[in-house]
Amino acid sequence: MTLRVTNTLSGEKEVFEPQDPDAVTLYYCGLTTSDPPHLGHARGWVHVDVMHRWLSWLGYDVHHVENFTDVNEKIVARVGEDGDSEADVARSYIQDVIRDMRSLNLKRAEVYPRVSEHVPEIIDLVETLIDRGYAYEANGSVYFDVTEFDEYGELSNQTVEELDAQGDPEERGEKRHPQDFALWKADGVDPVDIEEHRHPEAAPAEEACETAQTWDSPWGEGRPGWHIECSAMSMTHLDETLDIHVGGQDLVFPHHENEVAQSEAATGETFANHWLHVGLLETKAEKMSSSLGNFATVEEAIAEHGLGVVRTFLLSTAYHSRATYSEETLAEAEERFDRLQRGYERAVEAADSVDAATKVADDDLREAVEDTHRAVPEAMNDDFNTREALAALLELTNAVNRHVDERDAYDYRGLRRAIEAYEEFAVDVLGLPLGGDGGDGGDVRLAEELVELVLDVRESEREAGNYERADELRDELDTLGVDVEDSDDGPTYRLP
RNA sequence: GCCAAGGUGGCAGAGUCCGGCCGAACGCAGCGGCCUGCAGAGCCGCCCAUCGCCGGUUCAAAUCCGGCCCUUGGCUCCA
Repeated sequence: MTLRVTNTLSGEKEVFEPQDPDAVTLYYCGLTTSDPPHLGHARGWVHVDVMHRWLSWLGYDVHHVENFTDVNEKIVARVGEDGDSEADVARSYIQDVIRDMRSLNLKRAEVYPRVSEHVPEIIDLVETLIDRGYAYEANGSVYFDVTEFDEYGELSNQTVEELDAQGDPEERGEKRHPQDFALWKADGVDPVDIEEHRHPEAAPAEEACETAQTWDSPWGEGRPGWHIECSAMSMTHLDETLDIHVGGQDLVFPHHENEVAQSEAATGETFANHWLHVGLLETKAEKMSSSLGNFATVEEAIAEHGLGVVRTFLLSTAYHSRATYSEETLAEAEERFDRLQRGYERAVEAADSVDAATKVADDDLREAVEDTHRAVPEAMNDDFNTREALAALLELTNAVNRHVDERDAYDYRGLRRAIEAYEEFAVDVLGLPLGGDGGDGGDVRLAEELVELVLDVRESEREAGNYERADELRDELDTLGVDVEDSDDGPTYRLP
């Protein structure tokens, strides 16, 4: 069984072939740390996380790198709000990103490089480009000359001529060609450049710009351009040729296009063999983005719905498709995740109960487990189709429910295998928290004891026929977020 | 305008690469039944799809080819 992935470069689904048969290099364009991370960012992270997990499952040693762009005009524009300098603001948002990544249960990348720590490598790369005739200096800035790179436009399917036709030729300024892009920018940040990104409560533009970082270079004081960092950092921490480069759909042009140009011009090697782009998260008919202000932050979403629901929501749409965020789609994800989790819990409880027998065999259940082992890898190998993988796990859930409902004695071995399938695929591959309580520890234990106490009281009321009082207690618990369900074996409950 | 990605049931969303297992998955919502003191959960069954439009290829098309319409994204702020 082979993994196939959709490559933006060819526009086709192709067989994935790493350079080293045992290892994979995976680079993900992380975000500019100038705003709180929102669910759109989480969508990218979670899908890359699942790619990482799946590649590991397939037996590859995964070398995964994700960058933070901590040098950028947009960050300078926030000075005064979340920090007193560009570096401060970046640090503050990097902290948020790390916090959110942890709460999303992401596998760690090998390295999270930052632009501010890679300026020497960036300068080296720019010098190489100048030496090789692909870049030129102008008034202390350095630009990439797109006419020198024949393949420019291949990733986004455009030609330099087409691009020129769209642009305003007067915008050229000190560049030789309108499509040329900055590798190095002379001096600090000009207040006019941050005006459009500033919030009303931010520091005056001039003051903010004074905190912008600059570095010495062969061309004088300056700052790295936006695109060069990813080339420099991926080469530093991985290799000149990446197996997989992932990023948001919105980065195809110009960011990724420019990465290809500057990297391949510098090394003469293919920059990335497989380009994967994550579709954008949209609300109604609009993408979710910091600049539009229509986003839900990762922190809020997890606080409100929980990790399992958020991940289920994000994985319920294949990574390459656009996804819709709304109350309804999130509510649906909640139902899907709850159903999965209940199925898992029922399987565990049945397997642990005294009614579990070693000599009972339910062929339907066992077949369903087999199907899961066939269907999930098939789905994941088909361009990381997480939606299909989830569907397969939901089918397993149906079989578990049927078995527990219909049988008096439980098929211990079948249940054991079902539990293992949940743990292998739902927990390990999709990263869903099926069993855990989220790690709250002692508080949960106390809460459990208190809920059980209330339920004991309620049972006495029920036995006495005081259903009105019993329902009141159940309603009270419900308003606290505790779901109570009665069954033949007594009440069960779930904490919020 | 140029480039790209899409248009599948009330919603959401797979399937399209490699045409037939698709009389279209999983799920949500809705309806009926079982279970239940009630509710929930669960189970069984049902309802809702001329797969954007038109034409072509084929024994056979959601899937391939051509044309058209529409939507969204990108076009140097963006995951």
